[in-house]
Amino acid sequence: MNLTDRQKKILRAVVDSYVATAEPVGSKAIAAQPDMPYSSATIRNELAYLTEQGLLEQPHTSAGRVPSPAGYRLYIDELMQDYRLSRDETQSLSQVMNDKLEEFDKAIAQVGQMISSLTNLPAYAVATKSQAITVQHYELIQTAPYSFILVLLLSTEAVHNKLIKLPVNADPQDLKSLVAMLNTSLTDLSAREITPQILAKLQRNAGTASDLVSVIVEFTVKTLEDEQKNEVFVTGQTKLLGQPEYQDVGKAKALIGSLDENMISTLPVPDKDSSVKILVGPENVSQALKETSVVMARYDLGDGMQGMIGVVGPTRMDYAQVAARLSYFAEGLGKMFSKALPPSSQEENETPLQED
Amino acid sequence: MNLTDRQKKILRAVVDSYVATAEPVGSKAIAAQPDMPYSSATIRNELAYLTEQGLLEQPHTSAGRVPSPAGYRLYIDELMQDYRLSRDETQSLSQVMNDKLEEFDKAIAQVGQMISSLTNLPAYAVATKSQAITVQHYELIQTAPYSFILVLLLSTEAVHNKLIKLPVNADPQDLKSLVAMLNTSLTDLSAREITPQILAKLQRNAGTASDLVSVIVEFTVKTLEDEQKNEVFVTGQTKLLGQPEYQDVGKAKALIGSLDENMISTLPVPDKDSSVKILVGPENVSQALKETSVVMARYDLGDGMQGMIGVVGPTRMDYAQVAARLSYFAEGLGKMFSKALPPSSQEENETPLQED
DNA sequence: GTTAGCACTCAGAGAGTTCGAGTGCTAATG
DNA sequence: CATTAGCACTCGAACTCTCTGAGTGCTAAC
Repeated sequence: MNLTDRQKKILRAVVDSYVATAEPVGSKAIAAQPDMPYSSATIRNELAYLTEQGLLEQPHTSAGRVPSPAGYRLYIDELMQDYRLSRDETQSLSQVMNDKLEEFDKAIAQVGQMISSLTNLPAYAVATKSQAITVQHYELIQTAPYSFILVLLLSTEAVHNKLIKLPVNADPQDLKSLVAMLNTSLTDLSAREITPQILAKLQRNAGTASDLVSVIVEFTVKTLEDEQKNEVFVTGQTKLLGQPEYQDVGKAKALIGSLDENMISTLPVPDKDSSVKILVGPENVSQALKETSVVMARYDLGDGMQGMIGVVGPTRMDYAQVAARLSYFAEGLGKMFSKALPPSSQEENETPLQED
Repeated sequence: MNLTDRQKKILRAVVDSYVATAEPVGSKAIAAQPDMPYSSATIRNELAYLTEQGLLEQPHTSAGRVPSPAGYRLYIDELMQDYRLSRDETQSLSQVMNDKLEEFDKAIAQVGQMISSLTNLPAYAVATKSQAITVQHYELIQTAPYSFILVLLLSTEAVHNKLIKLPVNADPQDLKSLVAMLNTSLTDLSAREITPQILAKLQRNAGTASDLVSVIVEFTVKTLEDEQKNEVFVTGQTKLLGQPEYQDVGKAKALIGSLDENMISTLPVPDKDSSVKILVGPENVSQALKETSVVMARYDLGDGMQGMIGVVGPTRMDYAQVAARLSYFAEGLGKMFSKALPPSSQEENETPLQED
């Protein structure tokens, strides 16, 4: 399908106007735009052609035109103008990032919220841990009789702990050797590698501290399993209510209801090279999203950690703006967390958008 | 205002029917109910009287009756039948409670979600810490050169930690004495009691570990401040979309939008003695809730920890059911967390509802 | 190739109509 | 005297009908 420049220009005008107003666009309205030196009649002819090509649709005979999914697709692939992030946007991103540096999961959740409030659309964020997570270091502290604190340093550099209250009167020497045992036998093992045999062996050698062993091992396994899970955050579902296409409560409810973690985890992962992936309406596999577009970006943190952030909204969406923001956030995340930079001061926070 | 038994019975019938159907209730519909030995004409007379008394309202002349806020109030105070929790409900509560025993904040949030999904209404949960929170015990672990784990045991029995990576080459002896100092000088102090003077003194005496001091103190203050904050969780806002009174997107959006943490924290705290407090429509102070009812319950954990859980919904609400569930959850929370029972196996989980 | 002009289409808004659930009142009833 | 049957009346909801105007496609002129 080869379009003339004029046709492209008109298609772009239709998409831009429809995205802005949510009203079908008529030939007169296009002709009235600045930098549009054609009469409404000419434009009508071109509109007819674009409709014939399946790029535009007519809700009914005497209405204006609306972009079809194919139209959006062409717009996204060829016509979309780059959107430049404003200073405010770049600033508030850097701020969120710095505030919560230490806790990765919270940062991810916050970025989701941020994107949602910037775009006024529901957003999601996924953190994937492809690498096996293990314990790197154990520590056991006795704070009072019968009161212990167990501390785990994980391979992700997260630290977990548990307060253990048990009527155990362990010999300090036994505690010391227990910790040593833990650090030799239980480190660098993933949750599934911790077998009953290992547990039994530990217990046998723990002397007066043996009652602690099962609690410790159980907590270790639980922690590793929890951390290994891919976490999914979805926020801002109610933002949909602000969109004209969801003025019908039934529709809104149906989509919001299905926008949960299960739904999100069925979404495809964008390729490594392309920064942003857009799925328009029927391009979505999930039935619930057939009239909905998803814009998603991938971030890579190295070391087996990666994830996606994305936005869900009506097909009529400012793709350029949303894509720019997502891509900025994804890059920011990558930079911030790329495997344990010590919390250094950030230097660059320039807009990383390439120009056309 | 003194009502005859018959009038009370009819009022109750109106409320029950309206709560169930959301449709104005006519005299015929009431007469058709079982255990209602009056003709529609008689009922019409009584309805007229109840309307005159301000307990019922008519949307328009030829419609049935709808309870007024005063009607709901009387119903709640005098006519409401006790609602018995089902086995399923009590079971699923016990389950949530057990799953997340250790982490109080998460449990609170989960209980909120649970209530929301049981009642199909938005729910909120607040955790209040009236007592000053302090650190009870410090521990500092060196896991590698330049890598330390700081562990804090708080007065609430929560344990917090932080991974510190600093190019400090501290003498083991200095580390040891630093920890000792922390445990004597920084324990039992609330966030605001930690003064610059204390920080300075610590730093002076820390020897080769002095670079660590400021990081540790900063983290301590931040942690204490964070923990001291009253946490508010709101969930299930979109449940409103299922209610017929919020089929209008504008209304739904307005209420959902104002249902945030700020709004929740303006709600009154139920008295200590009464287990459940109900505010009907205009009884609410907040303008946004004037056409909305709030059912709330208080839980007490002893030791300066208490809080509220509550449900927000249309004035047409099954008050009996919602109140029963809330009260059950509140009691359960109290029992579970009442100041550090060691994670014992729960014994009783009977419905704690008194009969009339 | 472009544009002015014109007949045609059709969703949406508004006016008018019908329908029926529900009411209040009156008179009959046990 | 409380209760009930009967009846005229009310009025919102739903439905139909008409009108309006934005927008179209086509044709003929430029």
